[in-house]
Amino acid sequence: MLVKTHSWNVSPQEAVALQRRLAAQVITEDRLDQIHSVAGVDVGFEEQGKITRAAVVVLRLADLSLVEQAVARQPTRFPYIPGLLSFRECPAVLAALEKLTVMPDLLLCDGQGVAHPRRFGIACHLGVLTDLPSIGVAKTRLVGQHGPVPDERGGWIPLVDKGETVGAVLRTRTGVNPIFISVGHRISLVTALHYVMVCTTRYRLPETTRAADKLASGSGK
DNA sequence: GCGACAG
DNA sequence: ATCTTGTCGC
Repeated sequence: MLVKTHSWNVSPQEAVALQRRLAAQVITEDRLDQIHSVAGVDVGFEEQGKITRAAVVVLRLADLSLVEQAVARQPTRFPYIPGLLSFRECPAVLAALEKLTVMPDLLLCDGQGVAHPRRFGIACHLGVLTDLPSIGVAKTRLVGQHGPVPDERGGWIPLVDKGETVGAVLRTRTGVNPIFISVGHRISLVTALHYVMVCTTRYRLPETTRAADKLASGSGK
């Protein structure tokens, strides 16, 4: 699939300025068609972090069966800085997405969407550059506060930062730590929660994320 | 100045 | 994220 891009050869200061500019393009309401396929994206590292390995898996929403998958490896060229994760991981992820022969209808990204200091986490960045609806699925919090999360599967509570609801803390499995969901692009929070639940069957994380994680860290191709 | 801090 | 063995619990 074709994706837009911009220079990644930027300093942390320039990256912040770029986020502020691109954040204006994020759409936080539903602008999506019928969803038939969902892509999971994740990144792993090799050789002590020297190499970034991005993986993308496309699953059929109806039964979560595999449609296509792709991997891209590149030298790592940006450090991990909280708030600037996308500048470290996006280049490899975009390379993996370009290898796909089918365009997924929705993107589930490993990390935050608008639950970010400048409301532009990696899910927003990937959503804007691909122009695909996207959702941020994170295992831990970056910003925001929240009250107690309901114990039952499917229960959730708003994640609030500076007086603004930026996401939700969702219990995907009873008795298991919740995950942090936020809008990436072209989707509302409630719709995002719906699709995350549809993709989550018997584990804490969505099958899309789990499949992408295996591809990103495993030794396969 | 101190503490927090996606992956 | 990654480096790493066994261990606790359902």
